[in-house]
Amino acid sequence: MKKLIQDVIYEALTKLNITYSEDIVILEPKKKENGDFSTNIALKLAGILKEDAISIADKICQNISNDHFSKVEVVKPGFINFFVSKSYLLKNINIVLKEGKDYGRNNLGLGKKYNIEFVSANPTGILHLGNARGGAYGDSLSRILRFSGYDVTEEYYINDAGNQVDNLALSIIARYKNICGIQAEIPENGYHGEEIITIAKNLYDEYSDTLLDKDLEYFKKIGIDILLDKIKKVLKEYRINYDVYTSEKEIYKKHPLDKIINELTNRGYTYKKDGALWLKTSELGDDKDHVLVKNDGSYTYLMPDIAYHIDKIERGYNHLIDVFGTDHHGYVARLKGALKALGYDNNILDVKLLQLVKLISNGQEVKMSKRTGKIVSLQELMDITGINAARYFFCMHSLDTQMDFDLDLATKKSNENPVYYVCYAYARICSILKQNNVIKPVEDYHSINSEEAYNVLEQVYKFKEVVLNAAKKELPHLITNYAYTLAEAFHSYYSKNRIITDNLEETNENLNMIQAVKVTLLNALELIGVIPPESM
RNA sequence: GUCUCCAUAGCUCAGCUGGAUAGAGCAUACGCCUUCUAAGCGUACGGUCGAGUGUUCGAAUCACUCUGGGGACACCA
Repeated sequence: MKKLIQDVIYEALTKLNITYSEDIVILEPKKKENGDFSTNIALKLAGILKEDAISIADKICQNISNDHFSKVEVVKPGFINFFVSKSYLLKNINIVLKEGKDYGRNNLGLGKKYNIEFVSANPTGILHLGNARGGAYGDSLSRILRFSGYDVTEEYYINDAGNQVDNLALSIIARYKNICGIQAEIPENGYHGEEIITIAKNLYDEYSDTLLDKDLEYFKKIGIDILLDKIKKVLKEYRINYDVYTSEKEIYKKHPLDKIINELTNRGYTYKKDGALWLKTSELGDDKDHVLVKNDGSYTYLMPDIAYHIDKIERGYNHLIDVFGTDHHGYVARLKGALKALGYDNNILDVKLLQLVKLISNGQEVKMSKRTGKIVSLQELMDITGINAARYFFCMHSLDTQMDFDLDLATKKSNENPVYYVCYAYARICSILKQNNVIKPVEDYHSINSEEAYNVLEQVYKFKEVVLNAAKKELPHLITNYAYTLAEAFHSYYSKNRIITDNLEETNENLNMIQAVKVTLLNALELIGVIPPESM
């Protein structure tokens, strides 16, 4: 619709012999009396043409004719307001019903290949609330982009090499030895979680103490396999289905790190100092240089990550999105710098930083400690609040709010939790439709005329714009807010109007309408991974 | 110290192409169930948009400065 209005205005401007090079801005006024859409074009032109804004607006207005609007008006100080006609909204009901699961789709991303990497937690423990937030964001964004025509790959990067997994193996060994009655300490950077003890215990139950002579690699493999498997299961339950899992080990094979180092050196971006090899990231947009090869000859974490991103670029994506915790923000300039050094356009990579989640219980912040292994896991969260609530909750806020997660509130399962509000609207619709399963198609709608009904239809209509906007800005929470607004409009309509009446024709029209609301609500919730129940 | 995110109602947050009288939910107070699910609807109360300066027809929104908070500044990942 916005595009249509822009076209209509361009047409009017052409007729008036006015040239305007910038984009015509179409606004959605907060106040209903200011129309469904609005433009400030006359105000902008007033400055350029040195003419009164109202009279410019009048002239434009006179050259607009379009049957999509019931009214186009000029208002001080020079806005032109567009009112979408009611008949258009009514016609939209049948469009929704016809398109069904596809209603709201657009082709903004046609021909664009995107890779979205998120969560990518090390297989050294269980998933925590930060992963839950990143997961909800990454997956919802993927769904929105797919709905907008993008070719999206959802990817998980497995750090199955390096120090972290060594420490994992050492931690398991220490626990295992303890169970066998041998004194052993968890290494300094080891893992203290409950799940490590469980792994050791299971090993003992199955093999008794016969594994004491096994080497690090053995325990490493077992630890990674078990923990990664668990992570995958939890994420699947959380309704995330990855297209690709990429292993760090495999990346080493495909992209030998020494080759990358040679390339960087040939391009003059490395130097030796204190026995280590440094990357001149300070010349590439970072504030300091970073080590690539330590003085003991081993690589820093930056090396495999560079290789990994080269791999993604070479797979032919137009755009890479990484979702990280804000604690990794220093890493962004380094990685981008390295890509630039290798001759890639580093704008291909967009890193989304999510602010950390603060856990609240009894009105107090719960400090999460990796040391004691006392964290609230994604699994626990889903058990407590349900998957719908968890996904909805994380998709309510933009990524850069340092959101509080109130465990008590989430546990309550009360109406304070907005997911129930939205689901309730859906359940109400289903309930009515179940009782009246014969719905006949309607050619022309005549009997829908309440104000509340048109509020609902306006929201249904706006879904397309909302999806487009959410995809463009890569903000899933716009969908969440929308679902709430649609539910609100429906609840309001429901409480003031009878859907099933003595009049068969009227009832049938109403049923078509709420069926359209059902489709729209379901499509919206699908985009954020929420599956509303048919009855509550 | 450097980098980065944040600051909007008592609380949690929207407000992201600069627009019209800054919005929701929760909390508080008061109404509404003989009728399709009251997990609902409605009314009221509630704001110096952290402070200041600038940009312009117009700033919560953009720029700069300051204040206060989160996070990051490893030859850990």
